[in-house]
Amino acid sequence: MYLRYLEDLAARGLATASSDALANLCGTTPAQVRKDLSFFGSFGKRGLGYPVQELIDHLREILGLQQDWPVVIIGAGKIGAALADYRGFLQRGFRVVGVYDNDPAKVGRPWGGSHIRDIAALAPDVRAQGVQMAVLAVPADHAQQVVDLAIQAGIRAILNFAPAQLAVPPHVSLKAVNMAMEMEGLAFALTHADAP
Amino acid sequence: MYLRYLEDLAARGLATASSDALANLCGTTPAQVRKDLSFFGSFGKRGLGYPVQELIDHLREILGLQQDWPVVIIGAGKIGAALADYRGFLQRGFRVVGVYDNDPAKVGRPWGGSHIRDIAALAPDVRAQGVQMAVLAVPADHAQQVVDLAIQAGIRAILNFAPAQLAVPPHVSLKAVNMAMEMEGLAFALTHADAP
DNA sequence: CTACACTTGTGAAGAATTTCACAAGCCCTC
DNA sequence: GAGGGCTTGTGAAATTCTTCACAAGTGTAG
Repeated sequence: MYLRYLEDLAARGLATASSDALANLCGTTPAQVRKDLSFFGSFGKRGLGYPVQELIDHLREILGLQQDWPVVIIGAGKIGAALADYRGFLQRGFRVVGVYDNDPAKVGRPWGGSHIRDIAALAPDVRAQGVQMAVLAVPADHAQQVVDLAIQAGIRAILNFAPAQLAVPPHVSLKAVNMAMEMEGLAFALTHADAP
Repeated sequence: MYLRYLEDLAARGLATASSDALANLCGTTPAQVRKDLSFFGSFGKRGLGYPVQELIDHLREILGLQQDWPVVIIGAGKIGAALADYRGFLQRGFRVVGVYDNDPAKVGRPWGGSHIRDIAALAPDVRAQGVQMAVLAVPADHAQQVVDLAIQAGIRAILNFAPAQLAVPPHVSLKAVNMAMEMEGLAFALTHADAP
């Protein structure tokens, strides 16, 4: 989050940012900002604030964003297809190198400079290209089975859009985006907003 | 999360679930489960566990899910269009009643039983149908302006897919889904996994 | 009806996180 | 180069969250 705002500030030409300024942008407190950043090192200059570009570089290095990450998308349904063309990924250094599906009707359909590939090709492709990250956009009832396959193939980080809780071994990182659950959180907020 | 798993258990025909069982499913601890649930009331039976169906009903009421929520989707790009057809929403009681865009090339295009509508129609539609929830899937640089418009129209809860931090007044709930940021979290995990 | 095996609900203890508050440091001005 | 206005980095305090541990129920079996 800090990185995002710092890039905004850099784009606007600011050379330094105080913890106060960052806190206002991020909706936290100055003390929180300072504690968070100090966890990774001492990046600020007293009296001045944090040097924007320098801090950006540090954060990008900490996050491991100084390289491009190849990513595969598994599932070429509506969501998978939308993600495959999502510019936000490439902008942030994530290069979608392949889209996979098991539906013969979808396999072979053109995508990017190539075409949608059969899920059977996932393992060899992943190994050949050293891909470590996958985005999962398959129906919930196949999700676990597909994850197992992906991990077998060498995937070590997964962003899961399927509305299913997945089990992965400890060396694999997993993040889930559950849109319906987010909506339910909003419904809760709405039903309780009137009586605070 | 508890609701999700309880529904699974109900579908499998289980009548009761212990905090231990729920904890295993959710990846937390029995004590956590009990504390969480006890915040809203005393739902369990000592010696037995929690009555599954009864707890489901309670949670649905707490979350405000006993009604269907009408939802509008703003932005008919790739992501917006995918969300408009996303079955997961309807399954969970969120009925997409309209899709809006400001691009004349998209406005009028068929969608569902109707068609994509002009953003100018948002305010009257929202008021007429009493819609309180919106999903935002527009480019980041228009997001704030569109949110302001939506709030003006009467929207009080927003699920934001645009990679932008939005400012909303206190009576409006906002949740953001930032896919690139999730990927960056995974990149961090990957770069630090090897040296624990 | 009693003994027993379970499981909840919850104060209290423990751990983690956030906030406070201030010494130390930096820059600018005079 | 001394003084003053800012701002960081960080121990300590305050707060919040999680875990522990056990009394109090509940159902079952004999």
